[in-house]
Amino acid sequence: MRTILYTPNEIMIRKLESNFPLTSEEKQALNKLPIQSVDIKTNQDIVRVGDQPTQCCLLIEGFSCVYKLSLAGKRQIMAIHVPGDIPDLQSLHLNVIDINIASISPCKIGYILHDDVHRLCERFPRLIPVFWRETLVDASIFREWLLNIGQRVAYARIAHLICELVLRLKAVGLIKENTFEMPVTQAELADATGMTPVHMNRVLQMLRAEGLISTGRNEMTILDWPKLKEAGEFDPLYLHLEKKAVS
Amino acid sequence: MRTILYTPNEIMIRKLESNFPLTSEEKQALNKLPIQSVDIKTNQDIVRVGDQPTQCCLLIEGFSCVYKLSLAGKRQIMAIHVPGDIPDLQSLHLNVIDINIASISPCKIGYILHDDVHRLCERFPRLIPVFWRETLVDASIFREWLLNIGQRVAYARIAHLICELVLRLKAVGLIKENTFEMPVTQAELADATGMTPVHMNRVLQMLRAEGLISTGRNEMTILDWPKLKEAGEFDPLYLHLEKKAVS
DNA sequence: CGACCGATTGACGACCATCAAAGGTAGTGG
DNA sequence: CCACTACCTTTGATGGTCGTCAATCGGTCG
Repeated sequence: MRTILYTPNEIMIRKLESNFPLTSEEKQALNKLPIQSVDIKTNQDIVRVGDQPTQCCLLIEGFSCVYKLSLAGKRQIMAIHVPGDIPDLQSLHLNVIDINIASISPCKIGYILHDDVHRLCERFPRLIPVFWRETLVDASIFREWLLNIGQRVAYARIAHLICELVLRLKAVGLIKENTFEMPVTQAELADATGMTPVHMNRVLQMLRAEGLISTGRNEMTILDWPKLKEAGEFDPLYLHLEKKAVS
Repeated sequence: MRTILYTPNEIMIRKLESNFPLTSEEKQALNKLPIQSVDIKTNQDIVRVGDQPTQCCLLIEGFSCVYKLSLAGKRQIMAIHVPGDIPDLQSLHLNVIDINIASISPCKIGYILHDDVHRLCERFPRLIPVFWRETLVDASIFREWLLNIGQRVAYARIAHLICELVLRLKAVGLIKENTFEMPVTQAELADATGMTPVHMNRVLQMLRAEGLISTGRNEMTILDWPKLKEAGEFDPLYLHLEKKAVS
């Protein structure tokens, strides 16, 4: 299991055009965006509630997540990022960050200055909707997670989460076969679906017992995609992917 | 309980500037936006999954909500709108609607053509971040709801939801006293918090028994705001309101 | 006055949380 | 190379929160 690697600008463009076609002119413009990349260890906070950053961060390699803590100390993960995502793109126009972003595997992060984005969008106004759309798709995913956590039983919740991850990884070309890198612990999956690690473990066992998936350390294999989609009531419309990316 | 009324453009501007200050020039520009208003009965779908609208809708009077249905037929409400909200602003840049929007009280809706928005933003580019920010705040609210539904017990969930509604109504000047119009049924509150109407009823009784709120038909009174905030673990940062609006 | 909708109540059970402990696996250092 | 440690996964037992089903009550409207 080797993750396919791209340059920072490549992976960003790849992600952006998985949601909407870009002209070659737009891609050239995006290639000019300065991105400074940094390596991050597992379980490091990258952005914190209350920050007022002057830059965005692009996930280049690895997995990260958005989370918030309740006052009671419970953690809700609201998104799991795959390479190409820009988790705090919102900070372009909201002054104060209201979430935490943390790595959940070793990561490579690219920092993009707000000023650089603004300058680029001034020169190439066609890029504004491109970035805007990115934040809109994020919001759409939050909504689907609300449906998932609010209305589905644990079994369906996990199946749905896995389906989403698979499609988003495929969209940026990081899955070819049915096996993919998945360095997300059961505790993290539990926090992402609003359940406890113990119960997550039990439901994953059910998914394996019924032959829908199999798990190795740091990887997962989809054994029965149709049944997994059915179990998760999965309809990819909300991801707003280009047709070719949707299986 | 009379709701204070504004013209369509007034309420829109009022809402926009509750999140970020607008210059008088920007307000003048926004006043030029053509808005065609329509009356809607209770429980009518305004927008449906799969629609490809060429307009946005602005809520002028009344309450509406965003919801999705699971294949099992369960409904998750993901947002409750107050006047000034533009629930499908996302359709400006996402071609296909992935949610349903429905009235939950008699409403007045204003239709705004996408083309009019685009033209206005071309003439007044300063307005682009204004609308963009609006969609970013919506996303922030979805995230907080994820935390709410995923990690808090029923009692705190409802308290949180009520706190949010109060602040958002205050932000557009629709609450002066502690009593406000609240034509949301317990079944709808239940769907918004991922619980059943029966349990919603019981938890509301607890809130009343402890003197935090009282409810009349179509209205609600906050009896103990500090305790309600505490019960809901409520921190208004995520609403990104201007300071003056946060109590 | 009857129909309808929403609020309320009761009994029962399931899903999932909690607590506690043991088993595996990877990484570290002697 | 092996012991030691840390982290993750797995298992068991128990209980609580909340869902389900059903019926009743109360207010509104035609």
